[in-house]
Amino acid sequence: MRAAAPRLVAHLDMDAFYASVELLRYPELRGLPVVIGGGRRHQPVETTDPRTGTVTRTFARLAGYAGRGVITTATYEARALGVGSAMGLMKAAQRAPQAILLPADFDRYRAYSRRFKDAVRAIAPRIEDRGIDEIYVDLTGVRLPEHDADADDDPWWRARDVAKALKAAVREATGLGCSIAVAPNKLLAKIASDLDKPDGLTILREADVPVRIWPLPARRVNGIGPKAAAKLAALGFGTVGELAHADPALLRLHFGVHYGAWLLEAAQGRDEREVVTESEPKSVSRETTFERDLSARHDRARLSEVFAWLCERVAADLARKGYAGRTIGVKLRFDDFRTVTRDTTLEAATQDAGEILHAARTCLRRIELARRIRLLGVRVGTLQHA
DNA sequence: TCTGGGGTCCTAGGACCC
DNA sequence: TCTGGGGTCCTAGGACCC
Repeated sequence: MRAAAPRLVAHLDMDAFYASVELLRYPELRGLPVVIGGGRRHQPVETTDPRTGTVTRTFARLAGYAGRGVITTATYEARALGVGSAMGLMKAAQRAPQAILLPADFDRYRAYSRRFKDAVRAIAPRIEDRGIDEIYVDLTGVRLPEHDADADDDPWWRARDVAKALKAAVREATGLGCSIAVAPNKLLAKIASDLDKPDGLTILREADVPVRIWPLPARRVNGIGPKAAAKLAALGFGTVGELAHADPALLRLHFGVHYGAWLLEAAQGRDEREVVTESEPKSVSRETTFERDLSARHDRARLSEVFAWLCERVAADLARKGYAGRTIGVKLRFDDFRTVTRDTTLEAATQDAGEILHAARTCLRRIELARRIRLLGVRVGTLQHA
């Protein structure tokens, strides 16, 4: 009798996804520091020599960028200059003025996203979407054609072969590289896929946790964000290993029963969550940050215009996806970065822009507009199929 | 020169109902 | 006169993730 097959979960993360997609169409940028972010304005400019027909592209540089954009993705060459995801472009321009700046082209990234996911699905059909550039893959029981169905070989070795095949299939389908880790669960696979980037392949067994996971900063655990990490640090828990040996009562005291218990489990590398192959959206929203903060009094016309436009876009998104929702909400961020939300629940679900606008207006009226407004957003939740 | 846009999940209090 | 629990829905805010 053979032993029960261990659960094998892979996490696949595309390397510098948006930037890598851009390098496919602008190969002349390979090897250069490139960042993706900001608005539509800094589109590359193409000029064609009328005599030779040669096309030359001129790219925007980070230097001189003025605005509120942030970096969504940076190439590894740009990261080496000290800039990276979520950094304001103004700050990035100080650090890496020579870096090339490209606007994001989400339609294009979504197309590549579909391609790499389809390529993975063809080999291992049980995948969980984790956004545009990463997925979990359940590799339990997955075999390649060359794997003998009867052979009692090591499932971990089979998983390594499958992971290699996935990487090859993704490259074949997209021309892009990715990093994959295989582990006993999602939590460990997620941490491990980051250990060997880019183009990585990591196999992490339970026995490897003390050596490979415990030395890492606690922040590397998916679910420990900046707030929790700072609190943990203040309690003397800097690494995952230190957290793994913490007193459960102390964690409960500072983080609550649920999160406290989870922190300990996570640090010990335990995670029973299944790979979820199907899910329904819970909400659809649109929001925008203004180039300059707007005054409720002086910029009333502009605000109304944007407000109606956001409602129309949300309605269009709902229609395209085939949903209607009952809960209509608004979100405001003021110049001091304070964020407030208001929502209201309708009798019946809607996907109509006019109805959404009407409900959103009633929400907006419940907010005191004493400060200038930085961001305005509209959301529809409690979705059902239209 | 601060800090995007699209999401999910959790908590907590109050209303309301049984 | 005083006093139950449990369950669900709604709303607001916040942490976190990609």
